[in-house]
Amino acid sequence: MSTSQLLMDMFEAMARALGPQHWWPAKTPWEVIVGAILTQNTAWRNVEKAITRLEEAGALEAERMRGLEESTLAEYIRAAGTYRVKAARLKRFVDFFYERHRGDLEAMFATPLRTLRDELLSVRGIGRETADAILLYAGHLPTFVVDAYTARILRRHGLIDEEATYDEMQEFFAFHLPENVDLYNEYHALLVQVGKRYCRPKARCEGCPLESFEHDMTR
DNA sequence: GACCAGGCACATC
DNA sequence: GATGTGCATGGT
Repeated sequence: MSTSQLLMDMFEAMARALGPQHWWPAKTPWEVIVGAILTQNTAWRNVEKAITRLEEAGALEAERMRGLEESTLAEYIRAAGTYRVKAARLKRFVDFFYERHRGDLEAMFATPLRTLRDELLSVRGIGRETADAILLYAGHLPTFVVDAYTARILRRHGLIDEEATYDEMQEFFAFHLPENVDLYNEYHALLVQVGKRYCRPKARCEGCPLESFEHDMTR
């Protein structure tokens, strides 16, 4: 069987077992961006608290966030953890957004994908996963999001090298899957759910939708 | 009380 | 290039 077929079979198995994931859980593209930064190494539950706090403060909007003191912003997002670091990251992103794209989301996402990805990566505090999450879930641009769960699942199923880098894993999906935003969206969301529920470190694979696929849970 | 969560930057070797 | 560490809250 081809790797492409295998990846699609795995997708179908996860989709059947878990259903539609409805990512990204946000009302606006700007909220996606804020959430992408806040969720770095953080449980989504705590990100929701921070987002709610921002909303209550009327700060969940680029222009309003721009006018906030960094220390004030930090207090609003405290529940998301590493809050001083993240307040600085949000501020830097807002600056970039206005200086480079005049605060225009539509214009920003009209930038060619590779160019925009490089721009995002040049903002301190925006790494590969955050950049790709912004591009895919806020901009609806076809870039695959890789994360720790994705890496573990790919490794356990022997699909990639143990030491594959982020970019190598992303290229793996880009090479073997059709370039489709909706597919990328759902695929990543499903991998995260499977990772959380079944593919934890040292955990067994019982009940995992991917259990019937060749795997080695010791990895 | 340890461990983890939808990472990233920076120092050091 | 690889490895180690700080950031920090809140749930299990």
